[in-house]
Amino acid sequence: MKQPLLILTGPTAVGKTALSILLAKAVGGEIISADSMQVYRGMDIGSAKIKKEEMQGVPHFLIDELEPDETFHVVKFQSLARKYMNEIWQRGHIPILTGGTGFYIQAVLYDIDFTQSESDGPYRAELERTAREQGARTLHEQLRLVDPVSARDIHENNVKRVIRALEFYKETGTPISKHNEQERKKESPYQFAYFVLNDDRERLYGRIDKRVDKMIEEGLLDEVKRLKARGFTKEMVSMQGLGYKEMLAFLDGACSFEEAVYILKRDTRHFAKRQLTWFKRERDVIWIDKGAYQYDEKRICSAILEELKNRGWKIGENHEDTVRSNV
RNA sequence: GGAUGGUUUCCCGAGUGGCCAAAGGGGACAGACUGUAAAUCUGCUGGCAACGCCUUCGGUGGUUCGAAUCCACCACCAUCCA
Repeated sequence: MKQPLLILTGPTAVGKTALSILLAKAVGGEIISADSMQVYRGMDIGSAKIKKEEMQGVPHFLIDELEPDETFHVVKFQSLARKYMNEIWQRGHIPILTGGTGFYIQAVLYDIDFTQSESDGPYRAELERTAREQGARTLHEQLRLVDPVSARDIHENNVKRVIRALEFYKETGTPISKHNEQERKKESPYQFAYFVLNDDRERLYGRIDKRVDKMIEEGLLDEVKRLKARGFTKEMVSMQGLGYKEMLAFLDGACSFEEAVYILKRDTRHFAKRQLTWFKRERDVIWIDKGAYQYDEKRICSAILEELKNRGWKIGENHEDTVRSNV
């Protein structure tokens, strides 16, 4: 029997966090954060991390697990998430994957296989140099020779993905396009329900602007100053997060504070749009329009529970029962 | 009251007689994504019955085969002189 897995996601600033707590309490869930920035310790304000008291006793995982100079990526996320899910099931609870990183969610939900290749530092460096010195097209030509399908699908300017495709081929001897094609066909090994919380674009953008203002008030700049003082630089994955790279640019004198804030708001809006694009093409997604529930968290939560019941999930008063019947 | 500079497509901004529905940037919108994903990258942006036609470059009128580009007047903005 498939293990249950709840997913609650949506674009940044829609209000996932508050809802996730309600939902966790309603179904006896524990939360695994699917967020590429909230894993980092010391990055609280900019990543809009949930506060201890907001958790209301609901266990959270993959929050504050790494130092900002550690690299984090899907593969790490996937293996850690898997580990935590197993533990949660063993406790007789339901894991709730919450967060805005669609790629991470996909990796766990469809159990995408990443194990075939190791990242090859020297080879990457060589490819990066080729791109830099001879141009993106030259690199893309190299890909065309070994993996014409990927060459067709990946734009030559997208150097990162061209490099990954070349690296994959070198490591495994098979084109990444072939691997991807197989992975795409996978069915999820879980009994899952994938909810995407959404709102009118205009409202969402308004919330983003407001949230950035609030982050500034709460001391985002100081937070970034502290991180900078500890030696964390813009080259690190963590410091490429929204809020961090902009404040760092200001601190390095690359732009004025006003410009930094403007760019942060704009790029956060762009990010939200990209998230939405991602969720739109994910299969088996259940969209929840906040407006349809008068922006009332409790109503949204009830609607989610209702939907779960319709799908045959047994959500009872007794959480232990709930899980047992699902398992 | 006078002098000069300006008014361009959602915004900024280039364009000084035909190759201009108008460079470039921004925003908006749409999309891709399978080991950096809060990353990286792409497309699109006057209208339409669309290899063509129509409307557009402050307004009106004029010069010209032809005007965003030249002329006249008007309106507004900016700076300077009264």
